Amino acid sequence: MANSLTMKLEQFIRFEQLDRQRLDRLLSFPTKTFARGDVIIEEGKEVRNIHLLLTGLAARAKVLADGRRQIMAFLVPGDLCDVEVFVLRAMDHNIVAMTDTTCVLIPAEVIEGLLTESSNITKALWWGTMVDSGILREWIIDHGRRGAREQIAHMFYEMLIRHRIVGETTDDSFSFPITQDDLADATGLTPPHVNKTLQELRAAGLIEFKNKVLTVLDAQRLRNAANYESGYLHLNRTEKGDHEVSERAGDLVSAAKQSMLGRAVHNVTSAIKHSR
Amino acid sequence: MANSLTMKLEQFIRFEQLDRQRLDRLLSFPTKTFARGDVIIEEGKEVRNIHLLLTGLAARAKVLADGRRQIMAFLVPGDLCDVEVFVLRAMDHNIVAMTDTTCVLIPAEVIEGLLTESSNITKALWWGTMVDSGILREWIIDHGRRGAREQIAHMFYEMLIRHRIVGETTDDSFSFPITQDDLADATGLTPPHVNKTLQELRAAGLIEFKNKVLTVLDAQRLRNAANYESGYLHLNRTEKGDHEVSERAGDLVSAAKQSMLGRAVHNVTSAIKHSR
DNA sequence: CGTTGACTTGACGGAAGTCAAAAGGTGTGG
DNA sequence: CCACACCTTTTGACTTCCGTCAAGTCAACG
Repeated sequence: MANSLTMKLEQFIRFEQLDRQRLDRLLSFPTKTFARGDVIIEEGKEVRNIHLLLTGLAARAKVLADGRRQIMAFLVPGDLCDVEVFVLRAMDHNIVAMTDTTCVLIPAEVIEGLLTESSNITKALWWGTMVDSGILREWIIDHGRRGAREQIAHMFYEMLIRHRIVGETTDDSFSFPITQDDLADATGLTPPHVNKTLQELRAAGLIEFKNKVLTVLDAQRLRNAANYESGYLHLNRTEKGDHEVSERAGDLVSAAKQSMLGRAVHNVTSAIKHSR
Repeated sequence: MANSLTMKLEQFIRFEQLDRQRLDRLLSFPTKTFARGDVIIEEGKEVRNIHLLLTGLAARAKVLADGRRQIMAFLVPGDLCDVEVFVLRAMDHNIVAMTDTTCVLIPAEVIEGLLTESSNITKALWWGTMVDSGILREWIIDHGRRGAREQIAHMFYEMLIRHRIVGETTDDSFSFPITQDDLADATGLTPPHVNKTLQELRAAGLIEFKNKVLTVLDAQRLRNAANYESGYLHLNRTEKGDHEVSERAGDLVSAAKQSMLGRAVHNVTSAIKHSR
């Protein structure tokens, strides 16, 4: 399996071979698997290892005293779960597994070492957190000023792009293992209304969503339905041409597969897959 | 005038005299004033100076193609407007003045110098951006899972705390110079509904809000009405009225870590310098 | 004054919530 | 291989919160 962290960061800056090796080395740290519903990192917990999501889907979520739940972000392969650890005393929200997931647990010192060794990696990681903030702001717009259809379309389109970046799509189709209840918690809507809205999107021929697989049938029209405005993801290298993203992503996949570490990780993850 | 940046950051860590002087020196850079409605920093613009808000109130906002506007954050004295400049090519949103404001324009190199000189300041600034993310996430909860009254109460309570931190309150009363239209754009509601909700809050004896001054009459009950859960502001030292948190910011990161971080930031910032 | 910007009010409509209950899937055990 | 349990999805009737679109008030100000 490719190093999706590298693929993601290379949307910002093209690494030299040495930096790429440094990033590959991260994947050799012990992994931990979680089942759907597991809390990967708990609110209030003090974390020592940085969690890098390798496979699956996770979410940042918070549950209010009366049981209402809000998902505030999705984490896809290549995303770091808890960079705040360097500075903050504790997590202010939970990271939960939306499906079976795998994380690499990287000791904080190792990341710190990276930061001192490579200014490009430092900048790239910093870029990652800035992009995360941009996504949070965009979600606020979603919740505040977009209707249900627009909002769900926007979320789907964003997930499409983010999955493309890390090479997790085939023909605008990707694994998106969430229930409609989860989607309701992410959008701030209710499950029945999510259901109706999904049916509208399906009827409009924009998407297909079954068996936990989301297929975007017409990316351009989905983008329009979402009133999507690119820019907040700060994909320096490309974005507008959605196709460009996927092409490049494909290159990176094959490149990464050639590295020994890449293949080692591939072994691990496929073993996990088969053990289900 | 007090240095509100210092006051804010000291919620995280207690500075030595030298660091405090370093921060004070920032205030001697040229200031710029803006009138209500002015765009302080424009979306897409490449910024060279870091804007530190000294007086007034500003907001992060985005306007959609059809005119809908969403405010995604408020900036109070002591807040930095554009730390993303170090990494990102351009702003992905506007900073607008909600009232007459004053900013100090600090050359990016000066901030970079600070980062290399003082690891405590580095950590504190980093903390600031992490807190900003926490606030964004909390706003998503506001929009997604809180009703109008709850949401406005929450926003008011948060603003109360943030103004207290920088010494901008007297008896839970502070200047909050926004119109109900602005409030609507921040909450995702409509002006008439904001109006009705405000009247409810007033009738309940929770607040007073006139002449651009917000007075919290009963902080505890406002807090309850908001279903406020502390923690996301990460006020290590105190959150008056909240449960005290042990003061141990210094323990968070070891001395070794500090120098590592310092060097890391030095790397990245000098790299940025040269890439310009 | 008259104009402007902000706040207030009300009638009406519509998008989304609530609360069931039924209908599909899927996996497990008998 | 069926049967049952369990989870998800779907459906529908009914409610409510909030939006829409005015019109109207008020205070500040030129």
